[in-house]
Amino acid sequence: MAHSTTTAQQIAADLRAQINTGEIAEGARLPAVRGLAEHYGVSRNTVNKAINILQNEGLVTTRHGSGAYARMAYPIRRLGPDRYARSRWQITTVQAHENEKPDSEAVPQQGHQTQEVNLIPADKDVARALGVEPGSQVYARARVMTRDGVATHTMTSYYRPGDVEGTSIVDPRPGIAGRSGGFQVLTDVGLPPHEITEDISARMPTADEAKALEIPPGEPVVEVWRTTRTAEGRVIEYAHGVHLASRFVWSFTYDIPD
Amino acid sequence: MAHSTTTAQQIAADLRAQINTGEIAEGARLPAVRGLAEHYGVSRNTVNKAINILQNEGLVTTRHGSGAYARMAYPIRRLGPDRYARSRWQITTVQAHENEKPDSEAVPQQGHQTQEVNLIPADKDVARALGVEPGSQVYARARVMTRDGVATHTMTSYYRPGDVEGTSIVDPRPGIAGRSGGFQVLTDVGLPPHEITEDISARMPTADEAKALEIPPGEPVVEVWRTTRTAEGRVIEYAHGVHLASRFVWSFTYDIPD
DNA sequence: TAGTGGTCTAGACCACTTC
DNA sequence: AAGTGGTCTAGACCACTAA
Repeated sequence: MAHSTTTAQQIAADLRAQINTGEIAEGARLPAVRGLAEHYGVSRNTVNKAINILQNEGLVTTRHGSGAYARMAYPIRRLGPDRYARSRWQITTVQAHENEKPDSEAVPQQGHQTQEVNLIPADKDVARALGVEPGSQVYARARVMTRDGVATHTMTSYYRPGDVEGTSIVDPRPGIAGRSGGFQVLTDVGLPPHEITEDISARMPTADEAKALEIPPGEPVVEVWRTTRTAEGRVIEYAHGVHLASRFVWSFTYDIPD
Repeated sequence: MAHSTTTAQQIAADLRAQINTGEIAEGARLPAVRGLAEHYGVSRNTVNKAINILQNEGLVTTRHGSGAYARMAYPIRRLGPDRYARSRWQITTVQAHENEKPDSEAVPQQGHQTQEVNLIPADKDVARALGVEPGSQVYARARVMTRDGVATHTMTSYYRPGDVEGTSIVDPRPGIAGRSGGFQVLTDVGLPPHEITEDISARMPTADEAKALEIPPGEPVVEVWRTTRTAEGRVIEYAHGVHLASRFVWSFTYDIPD
């Protein structure tokens, strides 16, 4: 039979319960490792392991030299199709439309921390999506989005060189070509975006991603692959995003097909 | 400055690289802990920690008494709106439509492992979605879906009692009211589903979920909240799903709104 | 400076798998 | 029976934080 739970798991379960019931409040510090070790009559190692378990469950974060803390819930941004709405990126005489969309009930988007544009050889996925030869040159516009000073997601857009050459998309200055700013530029060159396909999945971050985005242990990422097409079905942008899972929810509404 | 990576992290990085380059093939066994400890000149504890890191990254699973193995990639099921298509659940004279949808390029769906129907008090979320008083009784139809004998996701549907009383939805026998079978039943009682909203997010599983679905360490879950409405906008079903992240990708295609 | 988490060791014992 | 991972200990030392 399955052997009973270990001591570390019991301690983890104990602390987990205290967090879930609010006995240990969100953001509050857990008892010190040495104290817990004495309290449970175990070695420090065992308590460390218990806290490690909770860390990998995303319930706890630790601050070296300071303590272990029940993880705070972050404000969640709801991502729906409306975030791509024309009224959000199309340049009109009126510059209005601030916060009347259910899309962004929360804080408005911050500026991009980084924006980097490179001409790179297309890998297999990108080539297939854009309809070019694998290995041929494509533009890659990589951004890291931040909120309140912490990175929340990356987004890398790929374009066929002929589509965007000479436009501000290729201009690495973090200005006009903002989140959906690329759509305005594509419209300007006669390739107005019309349809979007988003493929969404989740996984644990790679070691590189965890480092680059400073992802805490126990935090998954959501991977988004976005294909943007004109009304004629021509793919004009292929984009790849990596989002901190705890900060977003995606919402889609559609009619049941026949 | 940030202190350099620890020995355990270095060993983890080493093994990670071997897995990513294919030097350790998918499904292959890693060297034994005792061997690695000797090879790196460290204690077994340190190697254990390294493997624990990889486990929490989802790269490795361990089998007690057997070894640690590079995790296999599972076949991924692509979930698009087509899985709710009328042709899939509407009872017609012809019983055809097998595998001609791009939706299910993979293996056809297995039967439900469990199907349980209960009358329970609605919690706040369910009550709000169904438009009933919190605490009032609603039907909850809970299912656990399996594939090749392993659980891949749970799905719990909530209904207003008046909508489904006396129908086969309330009949706990795992038969007609299959995945989308509930839609047929709702249609029969004059509440044909027309529009769906899906809210999607990811997180680490709770301890309970990990136990119930036998989720390996390092595997996130994707949480889906589905609201189904009639053409008139009446909510006829509210459903909550918990999916193993590594087995699914969600796909949505829509026109850019104005 | 005192208190905290992080890491590592050497050894022990246990539980499971494989043959 | 031999080999494997899982857990735990007691103690040491290090690195960071906070007062």
